[in-house]
Amino acid sequence: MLDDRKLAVLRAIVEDYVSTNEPVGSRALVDRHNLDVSPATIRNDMAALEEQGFIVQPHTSAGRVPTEKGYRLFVDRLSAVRPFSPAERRAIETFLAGAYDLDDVVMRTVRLLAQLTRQVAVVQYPSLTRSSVRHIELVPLTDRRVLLVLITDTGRVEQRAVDLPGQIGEESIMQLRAVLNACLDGRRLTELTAVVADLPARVAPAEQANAAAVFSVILETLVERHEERVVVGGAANLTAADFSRGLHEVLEALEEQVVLMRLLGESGDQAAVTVRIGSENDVQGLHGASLVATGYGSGDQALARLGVLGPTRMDYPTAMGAVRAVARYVGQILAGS
Amino acid sequence: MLDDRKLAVLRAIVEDYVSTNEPVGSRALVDRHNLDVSPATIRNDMAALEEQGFIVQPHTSAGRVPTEKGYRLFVDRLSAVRPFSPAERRAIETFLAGAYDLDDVVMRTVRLLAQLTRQVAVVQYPSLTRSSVRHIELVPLTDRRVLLVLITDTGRVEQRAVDLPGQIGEESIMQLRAVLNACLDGRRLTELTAVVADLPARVAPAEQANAAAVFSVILETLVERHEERVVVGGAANLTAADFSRGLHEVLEALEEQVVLMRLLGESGDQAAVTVRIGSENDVQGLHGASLVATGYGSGDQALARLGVLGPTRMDYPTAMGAVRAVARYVGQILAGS
DNA sequence: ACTTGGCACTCAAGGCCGCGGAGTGCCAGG
DNA sequence: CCTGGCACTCCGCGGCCTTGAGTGCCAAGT
Repeated sequence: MLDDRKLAVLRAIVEDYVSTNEPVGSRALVDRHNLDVSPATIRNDMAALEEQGFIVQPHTSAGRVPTEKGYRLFVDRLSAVRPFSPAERRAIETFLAGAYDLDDVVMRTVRLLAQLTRQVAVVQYPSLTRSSVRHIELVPLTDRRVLLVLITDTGRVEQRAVDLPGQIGEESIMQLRAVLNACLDGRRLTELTAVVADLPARVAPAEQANAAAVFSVILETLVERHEERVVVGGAANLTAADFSRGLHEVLEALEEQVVLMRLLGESGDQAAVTVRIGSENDVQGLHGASLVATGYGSGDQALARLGVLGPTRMDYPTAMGAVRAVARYVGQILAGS
Repeated sequence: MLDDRKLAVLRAIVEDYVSTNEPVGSRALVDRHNLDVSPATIRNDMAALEEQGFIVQPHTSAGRVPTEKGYRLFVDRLSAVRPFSPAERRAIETFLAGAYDLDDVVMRTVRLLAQLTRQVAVVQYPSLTRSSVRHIELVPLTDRRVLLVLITDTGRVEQRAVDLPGQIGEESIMQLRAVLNACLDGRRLTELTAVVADLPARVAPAEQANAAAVFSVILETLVERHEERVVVGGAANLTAADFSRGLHEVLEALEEQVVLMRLLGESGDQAAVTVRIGSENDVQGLHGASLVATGYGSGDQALARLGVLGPTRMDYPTAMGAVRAVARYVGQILAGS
C-alpha cells in the first residue's frame, strides 16, 4: 500500500515543510530532492498519502502539509536520529563540565538544549526517589522552629522550616540530629517511610512531640510530596515558531510545574528518546506542540527526564540527537560528582 | 503654561488609553469623563499638550497617545497609588502566609504579583550581603571532595561542591567544621572577608591546603560572586500586552539573570516605589517596557527588590499599589520566620 | 481672553475587484 | 505504471473607492 517511493515522498515533504514552513508542492519536491520521476507521478503518490491521512492540503490548490499521523510515521520509520559531530560533542561536554553545582548543571543543561535545538528546553531536577540520604542537618531558627536540611548523595539539598508543637533547646536538637543521622544516613529515600516509623522509639519521651513533627515533615516533604522541579529555558524561541495565537496558552502551561510534570511524566521506556506529537500529549494547552524527551541518570537508572518542546513542525532528527547527546553527558557529569 | 484642566485632560488620556489601548479623541474624552466643556476646547488643550511633548498622534486624524514624557508626568503628579481594600490585603496576607520555605515565599510572591497586576512579575532573592551566617555544614562526597552548605538567618541555603587539593578524612572534616562554625556563626556575610583571613591560624598545619580551598570557596561563592537570583513569573501576560514584534527580545531579556539584575538594580531610594518608563531603563531589549519596583526587607533595611514589568501603557496606579502592598507583606513574612 | 460650533481636510481601515501564479486532478497516450 | 497536457481552483496581492473618526482653524459668542 505504501511503496518505497511514497515513503520517500512523505519524508521529503516533512523535511521541506519543516525547513521552509510552507506547504510543499509536487514541482518543488522533484527539484529539491533528486527523485527522477515527473511531478505528475508525485501527485499521484501525494493523493494516496492524503487518502491515508498522512498529509493534507490547507486549501485546494495549495501544497501539502504533514498531519500528525504523517509526523508520527516520519519519526518512527523514516528518520534517523541526527548524530552529533565529535566537535559538537566536545563542545557539549566542556560546557557542562564547567558546572560546580547541581543547580548549575541543571541551568547549563537547559540553556544548552535550548540553544542546540532552538526550541524550548525542559529539564526535570534529578529525582529524590532513587537517591539516598547523605546527611541531615537541623538548625534552630527560633525556640519553636527549626530548619531541616537534607543532603542527598546526588548533591541535592532540600530544605524546609518546621514549626514545632513545643519549645526545643539546643541539646535536644543535637540529640535529635544524632538520631536522625544515625538511622537515616545512606538510606534510600524510598526506604524512609519504613525507617522513620521506627524512630520514635529512639527518642526521649519528653521530646516525642517535637520529634514527631520533624519526622512527619521529612516524610511529607521529601518522600510523598517529592516536588520534582522542572526548569524551563529558551521560551524566547516560541516566537519564531508560529504558535501565533496559541502562544499565550503555551506560555501559561510552561509556568505550571504540575503541567510540566504531567507532560514529562507520561512515557514508558525511560532510557529511549520518546516523541509525543501534537495531540498525543493530552496536556492542557499543549496540543499543537510536540515533545522530544528522554530519561537521564548517573548510572543506568534514569533519575529524571529532560527534553525539548516545539511546534509539531519541528526538526525531529536534530532534536532527538540533541536530547540524546545532552542526556548522556549530563548523566556522566552527575555520575562523576 | 499647564493649567489644571490641561493636566486633567492628560490624566484622562492616559487612563483611557491604558484601558482601551486605542488612541483617544476629543469627543470620547468629554463623554467618558465629565469635563463640562466642548470637544473643541479639549482639542486646543490637546494641541498644547502635544506641543510640549506629552502626547502624540500616531497619524494625522487619529486620537492622541501619551508619550513617555506624558506617562512620566502622570505617575509623578497626576496619579495616586491605588490602595488595596482590606479584603484584598487579607487575601494577599493569607496567600503569602501559607509559605513554608524561603523558596516558597519567593515563588508565591511572584505568582501573586503577576496575578494582581496581570503583568510580568520579577522578584529578586533576598540578598546575602545583609544577612548573617546561621550554620555551616561540610559533607564528604568523595575523599577529595566535600559539599559546603551555608545556612543564613534569612533561611536561605547556599551550597557548593569543593574540590580539594589532597585527601581528607572524616575527623579532619569534623575539625574543620568545628572551626568554621566557631568563627563564622552569627557573622554578617559582609564581615566574612576579614574573618576568614584569620582562619588558617586555627587549623592544623597538615590540613592547611584543604582548608584553604574551602575558605576560598566560601569567599568566592558566597561573598564576592553573590549570585542574587531573580525569579520571573507571568510571562504569559506578555501576549496580552501588545509588544507584538518586540516580544522575542523581551522574552530573551527575561531569561538573562544579568539583565534582570541590571534592570532591578538601577535605582536610588530602596524603600520607595520607583517607576522606570520605556527608554528610561537602558537595559538591552527592554525599551518599550516599564518597570515598577521597590525594595523589600524584613526590617527597615531593604534585602532585595521586586517589581512588575509591562508595556509602557500599563496601569501604573494599580501596579504601584500591588508592588507596595506585596513588598510590605513579604517583608513581614520574612521578619516573622 | 476663553469657549464654542461649524467646516474643510486628512488618512487608516475595510470592502471589492481583477489578476497572476502556484498547485491540483484527471485523462489519454507512451 | 509513468508522463505530458490541460482545465480548474483559489490564495495573495495590489489598486480603488468609500466611510468615518478625528483634527485644525476660524469666526462668532460670552
